[in-house]
Amino acid sequence: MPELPEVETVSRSLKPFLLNKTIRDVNFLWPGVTSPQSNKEFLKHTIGQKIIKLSRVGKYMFWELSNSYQIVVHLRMTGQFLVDLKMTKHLSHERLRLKLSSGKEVHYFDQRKFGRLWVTNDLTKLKGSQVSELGIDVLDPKLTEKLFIEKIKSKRRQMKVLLLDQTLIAGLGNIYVDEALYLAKIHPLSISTKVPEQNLKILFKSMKKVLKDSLKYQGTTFRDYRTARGEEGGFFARLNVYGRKNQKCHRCQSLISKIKVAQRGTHLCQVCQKRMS
DNA sequence: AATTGTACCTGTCAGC
DNA sequence: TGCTGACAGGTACAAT
Repeated sequence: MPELPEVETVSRSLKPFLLNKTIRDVNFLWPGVTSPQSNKEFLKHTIGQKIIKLSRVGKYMFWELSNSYQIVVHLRMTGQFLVDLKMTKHLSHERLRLKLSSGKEVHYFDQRKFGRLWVTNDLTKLKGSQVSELGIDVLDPKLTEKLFIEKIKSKRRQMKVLLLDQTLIAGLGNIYVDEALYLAKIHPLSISTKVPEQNLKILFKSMKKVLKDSLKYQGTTFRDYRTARGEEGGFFARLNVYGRKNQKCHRCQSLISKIKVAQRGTHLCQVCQKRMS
């Protein structure tokens, strides 16, 4: 589910409920939610602590606590937060509940149980996550065009595989990689070192554009994803390739294909997107 | 060191 | 209708 625009939307929608609130209690409805960390360790560093800052890098959320620890959250495929349970649909998959000093509760749901919440005061020692290896966030202003091109050229790999590698740049997932490559007219199987700089410059702009546009619509919902207020993201109808197999390309009217790249379903226009290998 | 395969889970949907 | 297998937005870790 959640890639950069969705995680950013969740983080923003949680902010008014979490910022400057103290964690009074944590309930584990599925103990594995902190794995491989124990529930006990999670409690030890979170109970009684105030949440003083919320941030995000790539698909990770970070909630800084007043004791210099931070809660690290990854939603993986189906994780979601809800602060208002009018949406009763997901009640059977609740995995964790935070009780706050405001009197409100924040509920964490996760159908597939891949998502995690951890607590740490040293990201490099966090077990169960390679968060300390995380690359620069796609929307970080420090990711300049020049740096992006350097990073792409540093490894000889298929373009889609490279863009999905969170240790290189962080935030793109299966949907937005396909969308960005479509906008830049680059075939996902193109080899990174063979793509001319001119095309990489266009890709750099395309990548940022699709993420920012999606963010305006609070991300893409095609199934589970919701904001913390239970709203759907509105970007689905604006996708060019993802989920549009056998529908017409918006540029050339030929039919969108679906292929496999690195075991992932991959959508593209075989006519518009040029393979460079 | 870098790349690939598999595991983690539950639910849905296409095809028979 | 019911069964089976493939697939789903992600990543960690073992195997090669």
